Amino acid sequence: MTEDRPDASGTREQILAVAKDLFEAQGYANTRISTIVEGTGATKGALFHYFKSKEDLFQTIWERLQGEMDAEARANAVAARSLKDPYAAFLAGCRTYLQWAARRDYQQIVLIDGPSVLGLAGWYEADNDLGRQNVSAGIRYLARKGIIDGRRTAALSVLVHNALNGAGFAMARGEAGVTVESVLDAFEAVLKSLR
Amino acid sequence: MTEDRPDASGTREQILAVAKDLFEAQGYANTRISTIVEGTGATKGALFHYFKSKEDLFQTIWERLQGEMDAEARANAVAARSLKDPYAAFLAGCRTYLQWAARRDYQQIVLIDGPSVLGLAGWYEADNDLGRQNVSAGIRYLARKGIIDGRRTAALSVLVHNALNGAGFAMARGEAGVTVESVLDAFEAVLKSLR
DNA sequence: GCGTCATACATACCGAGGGTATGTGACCGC
DNA sequence: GCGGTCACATACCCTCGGTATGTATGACGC
Repeated sequence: MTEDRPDASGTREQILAVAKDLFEAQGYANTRISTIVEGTGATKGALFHYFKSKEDLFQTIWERLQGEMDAEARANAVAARSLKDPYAAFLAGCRTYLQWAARRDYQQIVLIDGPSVLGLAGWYEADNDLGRQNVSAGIRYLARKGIIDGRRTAALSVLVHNALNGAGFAMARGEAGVTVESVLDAFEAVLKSLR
Repeated sequence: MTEDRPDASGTREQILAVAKDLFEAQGYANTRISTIVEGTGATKGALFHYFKSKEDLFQTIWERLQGEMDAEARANAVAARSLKDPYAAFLAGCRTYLQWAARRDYQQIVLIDGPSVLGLAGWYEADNDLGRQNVSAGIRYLARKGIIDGRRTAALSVLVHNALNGAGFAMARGEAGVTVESVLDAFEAVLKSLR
């Protein structure tokens, strides 16, 4: 997350775009560097000029995706905070996150290959200040409003965050009975009952 | 899941044992086949005699781990079913699963590398994802008892299963405020409120 | 008791693919 | 107009998963 998104037409940006498509479609391990550079017209030299390894390239894409999701979730959460009902604000944030978790690119890159490539520590470290923090902030917000027990925020944040992640997977697979609406419905029922 | 656990001292079993340790400690991608065979005293020929690829070896270990967890979860679920309180029975199953989700080997092999190596399809192959099946069975059990809304079982199963997975990770990291007890406490509070 | 065949490995080798070392043209400050 | 840096290109290396092949051992029919 150093300097991002320079001129979107440069070689570096092309590499990132092609690599992201391939990582999403075939997964990290099945994507060859030669295939990436073929898709850009450049050569391996260019790729290794901008990224010190395949892993570094992956991480850059990973961070960018997380950043985009984070920005959208934050924006929606702030917008919804003006609503009177605290639930509505929190649910708005969760809906945003859920929609991201249902995206193919987010699933394959962030949720599937992320932990494996970056390692448990790295994944958590980076994920901690993004998706997780959004959920955590929402939970603590509900606690401040006196809606849920303040002593349970840590555990609840973890439970809720991962529940949403997993729901994204299930939705994308078209698993029977699992849609954005049904998940949000169940999710809302659970939250509301916490009162 | 064809024939498992023959004589536990044979070459094949040795390979499985050493490979499991390495996969757990370093992850699938960072584990070299040469390192595995070095640890057994055998050669690559032996390994490829028993397993048709590194991926096949991994999958065998993956299935075995899942099988062990499943056996324990089933045993505990059956035992707890004699309890009068349906919640207690379900929570007993969840506790079992939570403890597995907090184990290093289960995390690295099943939860982290599993999706990446086996692919999204393989991972969610219904009869493979035993963790999911166990949670789902518990949820449907509660629905039959009229405790939760029967129309929400699918979505709830997904939410609960992944909530527990994530909690396992958080616990393993020693994250503040996240322990078996705190998680089960929060979890119980949520479940109870669903009545 | 001998040929046949399968099992259980060992050894040698191959090729793909990630990474590196090095070259080179363009531009830029001075 | 020259040294230096940037943005790549080319050629090469080396690890590592996988394969092809050899071989010792025991079972089994006859």
